[in-house]
Amino acid sequence: MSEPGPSDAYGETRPFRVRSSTAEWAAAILRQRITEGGLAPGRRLAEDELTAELEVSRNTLREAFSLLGYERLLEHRLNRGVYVRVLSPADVADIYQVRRMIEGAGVRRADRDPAGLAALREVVAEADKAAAEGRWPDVGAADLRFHLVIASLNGSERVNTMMAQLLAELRLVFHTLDPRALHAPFLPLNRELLTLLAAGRGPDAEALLAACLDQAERVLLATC
Amino acid sequence: MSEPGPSDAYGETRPFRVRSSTAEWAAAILRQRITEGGLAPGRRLAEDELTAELEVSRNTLREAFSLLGYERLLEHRLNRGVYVRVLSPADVADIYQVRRMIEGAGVRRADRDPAGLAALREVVAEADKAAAEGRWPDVGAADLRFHLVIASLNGSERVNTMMAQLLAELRLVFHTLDPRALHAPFLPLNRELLTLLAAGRGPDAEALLAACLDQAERVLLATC
DNA sequence: CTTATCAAATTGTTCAACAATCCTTAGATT
DNA sequence: AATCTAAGGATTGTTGAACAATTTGATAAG
Repeated sequence: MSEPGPSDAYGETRPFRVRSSTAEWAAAILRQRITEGGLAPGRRLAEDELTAELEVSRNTLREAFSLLGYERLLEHRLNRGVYVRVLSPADVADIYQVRRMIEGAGVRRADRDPAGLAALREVVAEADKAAAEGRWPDVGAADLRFHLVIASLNGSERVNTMMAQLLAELRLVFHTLDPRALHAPFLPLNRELLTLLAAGRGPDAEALLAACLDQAERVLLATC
Repeated sequence: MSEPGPSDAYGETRPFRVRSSTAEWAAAILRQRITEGGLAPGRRLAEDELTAELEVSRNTLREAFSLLGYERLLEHRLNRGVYVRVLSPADVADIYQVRRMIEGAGVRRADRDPAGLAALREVVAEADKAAAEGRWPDVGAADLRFHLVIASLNGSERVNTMMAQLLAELRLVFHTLDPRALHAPFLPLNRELLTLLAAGRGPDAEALLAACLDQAERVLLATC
C-alpha cells in the first residue's frame, strides 16, 4: 500500500518508529488509562473498538491485552473478552498481606542501607511540599513512592517489580476515592516512620508500619 | 504428566476441546520441557521449528513465548528470537534474596498455622522415603515442595505463585547438577527445621533457614 | 586483514478469512 | 405468563499468508 512508514496521519497518532514493540506501546496507553481512571474496573474492552482507535492490528492488541493481563490489570475470560480488573475484598486483603511481608522485611533491613534512608527523606519532603500546595494527586503519588522505596530496601530487583505491580493493582481502587481523604492521614505517619528508622528504632518502626498497613487495608475494604 | 488435553502418544493428536487457549497449551508443553531440562538454558527457540512440531500457527506460538517470557523462563531479544533463559550470578543472588524474604516471613508466621506444619511433616516424610529408595529426582521435587509450603505459611495466594515462579526459574540451574549432591545435604536440615518449628523455637528456626538458603546460594553461585 | 556490500534467513507486523463460542431473541411448549 | 429450546448475530479464537525490518553470513573490494 501507500508507504507504511511514519505516514498515515500527520497528527499525533503514533510516535515515530519506536524502539519498543507496538504491543508495548498499546499496552502503555491502556495501562495509563486504567491507572488514571479513564477505564473503570469492570469495563469490557472490545477488540473492534480498540483496534480502530489505536490503529493497531488485532494481533498486536491481543498481545497488549496479554501484557496487561499478566500485570493483573485486565482479566481475560475465554471467548468472552477482556475486562478491566475488579478487585474483590479478598484481592485487597491478599495484596496487603504481601505488602506486610515485603515492606516489613524492608524496614528490618533499613539499617544496612543509608542511601535508602536518604531517598525516603526526599520522598517525604516531596509529599509535604505537594500537600502544602494542595496538589493531592501528587501527594498520593509520593505516598506510593514512599512505600516503593521501603520495598527497595530489600535490595532485590524482583521485589521492586513485584511491589510496583502491587501498587498498580491498588490504583484500581485508589482512583475511585478522594486522594486527599485517602492519603492525608498517612503523611505524618510516614514522617514518624522515617524518624524511627533514622533513630535506629527498628522494632518500633516495624510496628508503626504494620499499623499503617492495617489502617489502609481497613479503609479500602470499607469501600468494596 | 500435567499436560493439558489428551496426550500426544500417537503423534499429532490435538485435543478436541481444550478448556484453556491453544497458546496456553503450547506454553505448558514448552514450560515442561524447560523445567525438566529438555531445553537447556541458552538454547534458541526458532519459530519455524516449533510451529511445525506443535502444529500451531506462528501467532499462537508467539503468544506462548510471550507468556513464558513473563515467567522469566524465556528471554526475548528484539529481531533475534527467543532463548531459554540463562541465569546470571546476579539472578541467582536476587532470587535467593527474595527467598530469604518470603520464607523468612513464612517461618515467622508458622505458629499461627498448624495445618502448615502438618503439610511440612508430610513433605519431609516423602523426601525421606524417596531418598531411602534412591529416587533422587523425587527427593529434589520434595525439597522444592518443602520450601513452597514454607512460603505458603504467609497465607497469600500471590506469594504462592511468586514462589512457584521463583522455583521454576531456579530449576533452570538445578537440572544441570546432580540431584543427589544438590539435595541430599538439605534433607536432615529440613527435618531439623521442622522440629524447631514444632517446638515453637521460632528464632532458631529462622536462623537455620537463613543458613540453609545461604548455603544453597553458595552452591549455585559456584557453578556459574 | 579489515571493511563494505549484498543475499538469505528470521523475526515483526498486519490483514483477511474461517471456526468456535457466547449472547440475544423469537418461537414453541406447558 | 413463564420456561425451555432453537436459530441467528456478534465477538472472540486461530490460522495462513503476505510484506517490512532486522540480523546474519558470505563474498568482494581495498
